[in-house]
Amino acid sequence: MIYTVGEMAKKLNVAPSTLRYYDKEGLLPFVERSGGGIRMFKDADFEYLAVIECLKQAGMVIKDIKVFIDWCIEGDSTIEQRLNFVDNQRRAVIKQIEQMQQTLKMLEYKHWYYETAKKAGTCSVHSDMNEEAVPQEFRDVREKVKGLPCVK
Amino acid sequence: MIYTVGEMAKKLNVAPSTLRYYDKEGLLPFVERSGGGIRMFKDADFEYLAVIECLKQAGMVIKDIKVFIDWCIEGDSTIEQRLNFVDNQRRAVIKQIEQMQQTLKMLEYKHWYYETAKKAGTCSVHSDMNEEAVPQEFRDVREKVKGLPCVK
DNA sequence: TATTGACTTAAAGTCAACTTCAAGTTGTAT
DNA sequence: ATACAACTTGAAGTTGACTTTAAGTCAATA
Repeated sequence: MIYTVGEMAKKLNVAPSTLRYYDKEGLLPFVERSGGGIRMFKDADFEYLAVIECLKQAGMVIKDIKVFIDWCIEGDSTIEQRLNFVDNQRRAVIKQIEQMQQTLKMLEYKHWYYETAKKAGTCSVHSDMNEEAVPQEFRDVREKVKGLPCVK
Repeated sequence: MIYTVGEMAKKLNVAPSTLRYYDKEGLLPFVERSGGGIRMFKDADFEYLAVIECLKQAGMVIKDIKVFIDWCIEGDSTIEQRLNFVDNQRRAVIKQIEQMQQTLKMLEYKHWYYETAKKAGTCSVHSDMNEEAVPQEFRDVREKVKGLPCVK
């Protein structure tokens, strides 16, 4: 099965211009062209672009992705670099997940905070709430944001 | 304890210009000034900025953070909006964590891929590797990237 | 074969989030 | 009192990741 840039873009739920941009930046050296110069995406390219999407969403910038692809093209002489690269990326993602989980904890606290405030009709229920009324899992977060100006 | 913009920036490990930018964008309405106009950050502002950092790293844009802060200032009449906002944000973060875990899985596969290739001195060990030699946890990822042009 | 919608490129435009610059002010240390 | 590092502002510049525009080409259909 062969797809034009528009068809592949629809499959990936991105704008066609995004794929053209990736191509221009050297991220798609494997995409072949028709005699008239039209890009012909294959099914494997869908998975390939999904991997790129994955790396991007992990916080990798396009230039770094290009570096990695260039190493892949260069062949076995760059295995060490690629191992290194993947390792750094892996560590960065682990760190990011940890941070995200911190953020989630805070948002869950805030969720409880505003649910409670909503029931009471005012945020001031929280200022004279005794420790026991605060669910166990929120006590440490609450302690941290206690002194904040307003955005608890 | 009181800090200047430079001192607080150092504590937060950001550039002073970043804090001035946040201030200009309305993210720091609680930071007071000296008679001469110099920002005076307090200890509570450190926690406050840490929360902002958290929201930012969760993918929230500065304008949205400002909207939230403005709601906080407005008071109890905006509790419902804030609950809604926090809830959406929470859902988005959960989704992001799930995606990150997918990415991590892929990077762990690649880590194994290049470790193995390094030992063998070539990536071609993978093309004629039988299923049993692939660790259980990598088999599904491997299947997905099997047909990829080069960047497996 | 003519039309038409989707493709092509290069170049310019946009947006968020900063950063840098220029010109001037503050406040501490000698 | 004077120097000097760090502060202030507004405005312009930068970077990354696209998006839009303009001018033209391709290829499937009537």
